[in-house]
Amino acid sequence: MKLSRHSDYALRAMIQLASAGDELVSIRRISETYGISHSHLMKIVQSLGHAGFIETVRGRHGGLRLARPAREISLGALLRHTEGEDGLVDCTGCLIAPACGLPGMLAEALEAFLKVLDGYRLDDVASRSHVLRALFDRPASAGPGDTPSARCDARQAGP
Amino acid sequence: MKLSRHSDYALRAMIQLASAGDELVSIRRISETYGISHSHLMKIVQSLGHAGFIETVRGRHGGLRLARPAREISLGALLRHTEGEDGLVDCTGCLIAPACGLPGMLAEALEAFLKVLDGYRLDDVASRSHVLRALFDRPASAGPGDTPSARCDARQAGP
DNA sequence: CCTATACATTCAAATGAAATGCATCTAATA
DNA sequence: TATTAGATGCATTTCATTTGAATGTATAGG
Repeated sequence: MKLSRHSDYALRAMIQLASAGDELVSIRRISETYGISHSHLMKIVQSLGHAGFIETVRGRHGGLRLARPAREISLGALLRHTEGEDGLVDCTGCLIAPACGLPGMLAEALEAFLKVLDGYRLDDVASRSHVLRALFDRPASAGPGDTPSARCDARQAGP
Repeated sequence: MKLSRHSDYALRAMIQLASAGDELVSIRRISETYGISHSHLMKIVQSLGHAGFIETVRGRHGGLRLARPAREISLGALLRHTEGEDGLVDCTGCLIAPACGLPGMLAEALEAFLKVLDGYRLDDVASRSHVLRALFDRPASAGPGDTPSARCDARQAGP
């Protein structure tokens, strides 16, 4: 069971925005911070905008900022949006669907999952906000044309 | 957020075995019940066997049966096995990993999810066991060479 | 104005994990 | 000993996700 990269990137973007306070941060900046696709992030950001989590500012010195204070944005609300609300299984066409109690149980479990995350806010994630701020402030790569030594693309969580 | 098909099929197989009591059911039978890949199901079944959820009997009238009564097998235990226990996100190489509290929160939420499912047993799934039994007893397709009218392969849960 | 920058939107292509199919082996029974 | 059924490994296919590229729209600065 894994969160989609969509959710992953949305979370990361929101964390960076939370860390930036009310300053605008560009999509490109965020994509370079994490070494992720600019295009993909753009779509995610757009979706976050439509959902009212962030404000987007076009034009020359445009960028993104949180629509509400980090303290008022729960991880549960965020994930409910990025993961969509369709069930964990698809029973379409399954022979035993009419007599199967599984979907209800899974829905209940999912709700418990989200309930825990409803209790955490965006600003709780930055356990050490100083460190976080410092990480964001240093540019992602040392300079233009330099080798991005610390790419951020793997996908596997150690124990 | 979706369960993998691996988990999905494992669950379905276990439900059919639970419904069969102590009778042996062949992998082919199960694959035909749900219209799913025989090969894939075989690997899933094998994994369930290694984990001690089912007993496999080779040879002519071989097949599968639950290793323990359905009442003693919880959905939580089953999913812990089929979904693996690595976290919901992979932070390898992520710039902010050292200052990010997210993994812990997600782990806590996942635990809450599984806790709910620990409270449900395999025999709870068959909310109407009579219906279920009837569904399993009728052959999946009307006859050899017949068109399997109700294939079970879609993947999308309606609202 | 006009240009550069940054978000908005759409479509096509690549990627990679999951699922499937096939071939071969081992075990058990009639 | 022939047939059935699970065990295992490898090659292939499928499909969703992700990425890339092209184009449009809005804003700031000269």
